[in-house]
Amino acid sequence: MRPIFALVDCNNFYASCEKLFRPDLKDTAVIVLSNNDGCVVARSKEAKALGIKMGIPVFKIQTQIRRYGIRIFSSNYALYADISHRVMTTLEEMAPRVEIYSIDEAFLDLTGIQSSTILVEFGQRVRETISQWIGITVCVGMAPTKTLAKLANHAAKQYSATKGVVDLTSRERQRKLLALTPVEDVWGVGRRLSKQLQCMGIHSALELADTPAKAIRQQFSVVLERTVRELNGESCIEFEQVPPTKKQIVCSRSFGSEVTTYQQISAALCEYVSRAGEKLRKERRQARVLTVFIQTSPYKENKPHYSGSLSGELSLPSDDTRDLIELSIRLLKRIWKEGHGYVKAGVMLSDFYDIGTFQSGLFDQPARYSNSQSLMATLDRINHRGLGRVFFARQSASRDWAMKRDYLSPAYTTHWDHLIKVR
DNA sequence: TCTGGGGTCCTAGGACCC
DNA sequence: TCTGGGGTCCTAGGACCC
Repeated sequence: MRPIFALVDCNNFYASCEKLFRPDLKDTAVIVLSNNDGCVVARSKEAKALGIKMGIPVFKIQTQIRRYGIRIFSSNYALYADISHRVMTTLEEMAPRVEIYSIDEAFLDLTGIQSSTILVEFGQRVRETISQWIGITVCVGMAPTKTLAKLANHAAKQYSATKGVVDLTSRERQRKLLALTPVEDVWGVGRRLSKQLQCMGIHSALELADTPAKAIRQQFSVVLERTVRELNGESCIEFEQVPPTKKQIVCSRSFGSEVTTYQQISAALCEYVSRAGEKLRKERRQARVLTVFIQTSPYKENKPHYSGSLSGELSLPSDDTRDLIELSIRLLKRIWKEGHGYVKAGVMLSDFYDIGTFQSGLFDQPARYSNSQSLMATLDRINHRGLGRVFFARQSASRDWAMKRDYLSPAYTTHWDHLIKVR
């Protein structure tokens, strides 16, 4: 049977979350900044209308912010994750199969629904329910492939006459919309590819769809070939209800200000390693390879840029933060260079195994800690419950490297002290 | 002054094997 | 003088996504 995908996507998600508990900001332009208050990562529709570009460093738009009274927020992931969870559980109540694709998007499997009227009615119902229950506006696009569903969603956002729902199951409607869509708006076509395609005279999504898939494969790769097939209604990207297991875990962050001492950077690094360890245990996996990296700013023209990174292997895969910290410090010592002002550091875990499945060699050392599983589980439980944080000694140096979050909103839905008060 | 973080997949090229 | 062919594995780098 021909599949039908629906893509549900929250409008201006982070900005909408910030407005949710602030009715006074209803018609105000709102932007949300990346970690460290660096770049613009979300804009309300009013901010978009003012021409604020996605990804622009905030210091470059200070004049507009002042002139138009744009309200700024630091990223508040506790809030966004909780609102996202509400949206996703609502979708799971409404549709048989849901693939959570990102914090603000999900694919629904609607295969089997033949009638366009029923599809559109369903889309409207999703929209109304989420708006009523959670207060977030979503758009819905429906089509026989994921790439076309993305396109349908895009159209639902762009054209108000659609009332936020577009059914793109008919071939004629597909071709009509493809002709109106610039090639760079196609899912899977980024800046580089769209430039190359334009050089070849391919400007619209329809022109890409009408290029023979074989030729695209020869000149580019199977990835773009799949996109071409998907644009023509041939589903190549499958529905994934269960998220695939992770292959790597990264924890990295820019510092609030330049870091120059080894003590600071090692404390920051241990903090990131601890977070990475938590994520690893949540996945119920153990890692054998760990990579550490430290960087100076690439934007400073008068100073030499330094970027050091080094990987190392544990003798046995581990999910014990003590093992991970020890290895990361060994690696850090080898890439640390005195005299630089560092702006970013991070750690990456890879080469994962299920707990206890690694085949160790005859001469390998046995695991170093016998209390590992129970200690880590206890640590995670305490830190998760928010009963006060427990951490390793190396993390405890002063946190003067911590990121900037000057415009943070309250954790309205996840912290008792931040709950909204109604008088 | 001030430029995010966390992922995935694919390809080319080198090392190595028989 | 003549110097193969086919395969795997690994890594770095590039491209994309949100």
